[in-house]
Amino acid sequence: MDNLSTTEENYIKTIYHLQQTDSTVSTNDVAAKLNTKAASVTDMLKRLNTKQVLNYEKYKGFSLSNEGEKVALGIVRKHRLWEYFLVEKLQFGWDEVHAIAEELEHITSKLLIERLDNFLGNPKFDPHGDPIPDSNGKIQVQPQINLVDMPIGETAKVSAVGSQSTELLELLTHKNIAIGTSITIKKKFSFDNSLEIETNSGQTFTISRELALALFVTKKSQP
Amino acid sequence: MDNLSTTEENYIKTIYHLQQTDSTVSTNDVAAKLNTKAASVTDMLKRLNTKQVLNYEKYKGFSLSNEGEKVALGIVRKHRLWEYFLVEKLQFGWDEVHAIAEELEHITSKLLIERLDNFLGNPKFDPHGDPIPDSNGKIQVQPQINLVDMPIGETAKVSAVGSQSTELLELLTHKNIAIGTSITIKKKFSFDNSLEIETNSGQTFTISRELALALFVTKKSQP
DNA sequence: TAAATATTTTAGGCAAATCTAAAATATTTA
DNA sequence: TAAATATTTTAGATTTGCCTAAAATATTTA
Repeated sequence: MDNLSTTEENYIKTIYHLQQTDSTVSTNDVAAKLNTKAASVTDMLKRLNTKQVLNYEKYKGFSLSNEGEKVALGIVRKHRLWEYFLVEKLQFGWDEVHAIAEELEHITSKLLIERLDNFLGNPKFDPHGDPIPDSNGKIQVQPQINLVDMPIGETAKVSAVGSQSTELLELLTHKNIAIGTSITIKKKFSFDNSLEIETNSGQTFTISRELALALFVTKKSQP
Repeated sequence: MDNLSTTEENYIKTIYHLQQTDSTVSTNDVAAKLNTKAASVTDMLKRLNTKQVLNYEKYKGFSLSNEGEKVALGIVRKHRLWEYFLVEKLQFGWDEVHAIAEELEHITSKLLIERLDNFLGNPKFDPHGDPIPDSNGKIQVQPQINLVDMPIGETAKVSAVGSQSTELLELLTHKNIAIGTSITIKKKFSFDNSLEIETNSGQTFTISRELALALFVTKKSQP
């Protein structure tokens, strides 16, 4: 399935991402994500169903077919490689790259993306810490946990953030926390659920529960 | 004028390129270049006219407005910068990059293209030797002449080729001629209009009139 | 210059992607 | 479980971009 419009690709990608978090995905969910109306989504679901990338039964629900998932992973791969390029080579901040990558991810050349991958040194994770699927669609799964679920005394590396807002970036920059920063949990305060942490740069300070909820960590493994 | 679709941009770019060579541009010319029909072109001319990028009078003709020319130069800038990127950073051959750049040239971010320009070292000419407009749309004009018009004894640098066909590339590769190669005219044979030339690598050989017609040179200046 | 030819435009239609309003179906709750 | 509510789908329009066939205008040539 290769003859897909940019719009069709965007629907497939959106459904893919929604499926990752929610167990079931509704017409309304898709409409909300894409800033469109439920009726438009229904139209598209029917088109994607005939194109075999979706299993769809009216009024019953829908999910990506294997083919559809492959398409989605291809788009995600392109998106994340371009994000990596923008941050590593063009000095963009990680909070600036999403919109640009949304456009670049629809460039069709297969050869281009393989050459880009090589040029970038075959990165496994994008600037937000999200894994980059390989050319076969395989994703290197990281056992990620939320910072609030880390036991006292343990150390882990920040591997992803729960939001990509400028506000969060501002706070993290100020606290000197980035993807790759090692964090050790020193104390948990039950009064306000704040956490005292120590980073690999030696600083010790407390962070709010809100901030901790936005941080995901891995015990070992990747950058 | 910023809210232009990819299709509209392609029409503007095509009209721009046709205007560069032909003194007048016809509806049929545009249709031929874009592989479409004259009626479709007329539809688009009317749209572009209301969008102020075109001066159009029915049955009389049309040309880009100042605004339209600015748009065209912006697209050409993006196209050539991306071609430069593909050849210099991703190891593509100059005959492979056109189709990919046709897609990349429609990515909208202004900041992206300025950062890309810096990343590439602000190149002034693309891999085919064509000038890259600056961010204000200014083109560095090279006084280019055709190789057949060079007088005997003079030396100049290959700055552009008249075609981007794979066949031409094959021949040039075999003869060791590339953008930047210095060529001195040694002799002209009136029998078949072939030329004996010497290149900066010291080789001396003859080339056909057909090949000479495909080569453009500059006396001094740029790479 | 008038007729023949070529070019351009209009008229009317089609497909993709979207919308609003109304109808059909599912789910919730009293 | 039946009524109320929420969700999803259909029906019918709209816009963009393209098409064919026919009409209008320009250009060429006899």
